[in-house]
Amino acid sequence: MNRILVIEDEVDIADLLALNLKQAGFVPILAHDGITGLALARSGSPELILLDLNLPGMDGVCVFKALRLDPLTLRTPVIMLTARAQPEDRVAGLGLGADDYLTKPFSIKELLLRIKAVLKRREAHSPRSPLCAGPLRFDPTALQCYADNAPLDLTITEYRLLQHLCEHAGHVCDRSELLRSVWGHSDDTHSRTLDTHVKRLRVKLGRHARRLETARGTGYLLRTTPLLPGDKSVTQIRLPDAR
Amino acid sequence: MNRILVIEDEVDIADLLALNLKQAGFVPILAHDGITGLALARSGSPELILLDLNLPGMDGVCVFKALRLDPLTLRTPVIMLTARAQPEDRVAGLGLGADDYLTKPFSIKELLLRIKAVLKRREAHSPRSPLCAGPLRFDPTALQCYADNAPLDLTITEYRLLQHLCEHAGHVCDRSELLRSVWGHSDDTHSRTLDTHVKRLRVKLGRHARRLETARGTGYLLRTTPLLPGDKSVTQIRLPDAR
DNA sequence: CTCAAACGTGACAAGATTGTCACAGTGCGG
DNA sequence: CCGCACTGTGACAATCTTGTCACGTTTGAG
Repeated sequence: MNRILVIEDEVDIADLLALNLKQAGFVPILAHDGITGLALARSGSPELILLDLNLPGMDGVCVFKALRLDPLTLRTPVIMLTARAQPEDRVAGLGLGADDYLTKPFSIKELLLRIKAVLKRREAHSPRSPLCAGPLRFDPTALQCYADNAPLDLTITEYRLLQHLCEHAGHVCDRSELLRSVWGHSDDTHSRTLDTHVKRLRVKLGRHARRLETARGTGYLLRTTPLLPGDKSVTQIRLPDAR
Repeated sequence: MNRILVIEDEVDIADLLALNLKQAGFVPILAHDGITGLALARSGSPELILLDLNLPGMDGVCVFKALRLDPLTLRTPVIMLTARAQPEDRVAGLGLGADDYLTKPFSIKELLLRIKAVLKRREAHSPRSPLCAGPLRFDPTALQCYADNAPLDLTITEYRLLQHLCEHAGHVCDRSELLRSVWGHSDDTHSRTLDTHVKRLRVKLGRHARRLETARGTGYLLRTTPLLPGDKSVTQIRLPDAR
């Protein structure tokens, strides 16, 4: 269902691309000049943009810069296409912040491969693809945390505490670190404030409460690994197995 | 000041890379096997990792998967290096989510170019590089908004409202859209709730209050362009004086 | 100019949030 | 087993947050 915007003035090439994109399961949107391309980038919300640099009228580089100025298209990945094979073009393209760069003639196979790689990267790193740790998922735009895709009703302090723990999932966060990160101060280490909020988090985490483990004498730790009933191998960190 | 972790078992190549990285202004960290590499990736917080795929003991692909499993290294960009030039390797590497891929022998110049491109991309798209709109900047990790780098003391509702406006900076957001995005419902269009929160936002925005413009009959709009005293170009309304 | 619709504003009360405290429970070294 | 240091818990009050309302102001069409 991924929409891909193709900004390419040569109709033959554009049609060829559209055909292949369609076959690969994408939904192509075609624009034959820069202005149309910009408009469609905004209104069509494509997941990715293929941008020819040799455009009539508005130059491809200008189109690219315009895309990066508009908050709506700022984060849409762009793959540049060009007939010019000079290394300095390549430098210019990548230097501007394009996500990839292909010189014509290119194989459709390679293009599709690179499209998939860019989309995969984007999915893994995009701010819209939220922080994940085990069954927990954060949506920073909605300021919402999900456990097993069910929204958790967290207060803002709980959200920040859990977010910090998730960002360091599998690693012990000591009390002063949490106090500094969530409350903005590192004194007051003997207050029971942190403990109380951990308790509240555990209540809201329900069946995942056991993942929020106590590192006695140090701080707290969020486990992302499966919970094994008899597992006592806590506090110290094992390198994650690559399965 | 960027640290770059080089995981490469051939000492000669590693040293050569280290030298060139140092000359280019990076701080190289060397690891000659996968396990050491994983440990240094975690403890050294490198900005980028160069990963040889032909490692003794733990295979490069395993190292990569382990890097992607650990929340601390999950978002660190990885450039893969390999002697194998087979396209299927390229597919495998990019398919796994590597940020780039080079086959030996490669030119140091090209490597440095690609490193810079990846870092630039990362900086532009990283969740840690916050949403920006004019003088406003969001830090989703700290849930903090800054105006001219001075932190704004926003409540969570104000934060979400301003975030939505920033994400669509320069475009009018109509009332129902804002109500849906921030409050989760689209009825109640005639309530004064939204207006009240806009008012509170304007107070806290201080001298930038005029950027939060009213689109009469529609909704609100955040301007990112410089405010020109005599500018009458938009759906503009008179705004409270910035004192 | 007149008027109705739309927006701005100050005040307020209900409700949510949060830090603190006292005390109970737990793990650990000796 | 004992005692100590550390953590868990429930209750509570101070504070913050937020939606609503009444009323004043502005806008733009006729």
